[in-house]
Amino acid sequence: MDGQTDSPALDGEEGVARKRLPPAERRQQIVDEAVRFFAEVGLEGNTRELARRLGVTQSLIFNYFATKEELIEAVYEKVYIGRLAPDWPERLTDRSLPLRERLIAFYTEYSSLIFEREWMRIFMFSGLAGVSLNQRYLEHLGNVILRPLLAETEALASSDRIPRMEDVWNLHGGIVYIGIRQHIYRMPQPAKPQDEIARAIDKYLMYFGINFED
Amino acid sequence: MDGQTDSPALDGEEGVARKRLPPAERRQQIVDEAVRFFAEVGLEGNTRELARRLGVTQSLIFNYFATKEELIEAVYEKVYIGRLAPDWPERLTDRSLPLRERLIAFYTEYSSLIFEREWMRIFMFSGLAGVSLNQRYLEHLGNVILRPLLAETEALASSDRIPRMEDVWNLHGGIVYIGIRQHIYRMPQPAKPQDEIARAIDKYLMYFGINFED
DNA sequence: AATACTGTTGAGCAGATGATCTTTAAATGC
DNA sequence: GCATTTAAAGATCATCTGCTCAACAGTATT
Repeated sequence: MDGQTDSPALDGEEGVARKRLPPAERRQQIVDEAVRFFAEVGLEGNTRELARRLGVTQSLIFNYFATKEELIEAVYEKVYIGRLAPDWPERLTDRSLPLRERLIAFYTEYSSLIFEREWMRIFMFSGLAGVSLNQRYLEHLGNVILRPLLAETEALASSDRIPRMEDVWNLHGGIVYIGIRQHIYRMPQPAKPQDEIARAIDKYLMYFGINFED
Repeated sequence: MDGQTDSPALDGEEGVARKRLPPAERRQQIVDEAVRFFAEVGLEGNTRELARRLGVTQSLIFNYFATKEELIEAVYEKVYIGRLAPDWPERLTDRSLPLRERLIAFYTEYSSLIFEREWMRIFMFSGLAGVSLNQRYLEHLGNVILRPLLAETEALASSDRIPRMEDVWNLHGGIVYIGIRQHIYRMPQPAKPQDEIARAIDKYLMYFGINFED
């Protein structure tokens, strides 16, 4: 290879600053691009291509992250953090509102956070890789959101069917699958995802004989 | 590196035949192991490790497949083929049986085919990689299974809710998500997946006011 | 304007990886 | 028993990839 150097791709794609950013800013810039990049190509994406997209040299990345693994950790942190708002458990159990309303509010908000290509794909990549953060997230979700939700369902159920955790997971899975189809399998998005969420919720409530006004 | 050679790992793991298999047999052996291997580590798994698991040299793989890409194609073929039995469309539309029975029969059979670690993971890996086979599979599933299923639902629906394709995808997604949780996220498997499938189906039918005996 | 500081580059190493090619040896036919 | 065929091994190449380090150059301070 003739003098192939990792020069910073004097691009033209980004007319922005070229050199000498404050470390904190540069670091964040790298993480931001890494999220996009790894979400697109997977966590094995190479650092040279990432550097090219940033318009910097590959070695610069290693000034901010000792290893690629450390960069990936930073990506996880950025992507996983704040995905589960801490006030949902109490809002989901606020019985002054009908359960349907609470559910719709939660899943409207939650889906706007997770039906996002970068999150969906990095979550799936890390899941396949067996990253423990992924499992911990799901356990947390189960304990903090779905379990209380089961309790709410039990409190209102009027049919003779006893709600189980698996029923809540089924509700959840059916909704999440909308995002999976769209962002992992790249199928067309439903016209009004909100409507589909509402229908999934109604289906769930109806199964346990819960009146929509409760 | 000192004489590091890709010797066939005189293992002891498999007491089986060591050398000179008929080409067809060897080829199949390689594909079989490649399915397991790639399902575990992803499609970027390297050929040396694969060869090590097979107890052969790495170069042997390239006697049977010109490129790694060609091997992956063979893996796809093996995994995707026969995953959708051709007689399901007619069995799903056989109105001499109650719809619930048909749905349960279908999803019992279908889930036994797809709730399998290798299939689930390779399907997800190829989906993330944007392999067209994946999208074609889902389109096919939509056209050949889910669309007829929508027609059956419409024919029996007694509530004022009009069934849509999205409702069928929601049913489907909720069921498939059981396998995703288990094989992609490695969460514990539900005690009786069959029961969960039946409940998901009942929830679906009930939403459209379909009597379970119809 | 000279100096010190430090963000960034450029060159390159070591090991990994897909792929090639020559050599070895097991099976088959005579 | 010998020759032929060909599956498999062994060696090696070219390239890729994470990572290191010395040299360079923008910026701020005096």
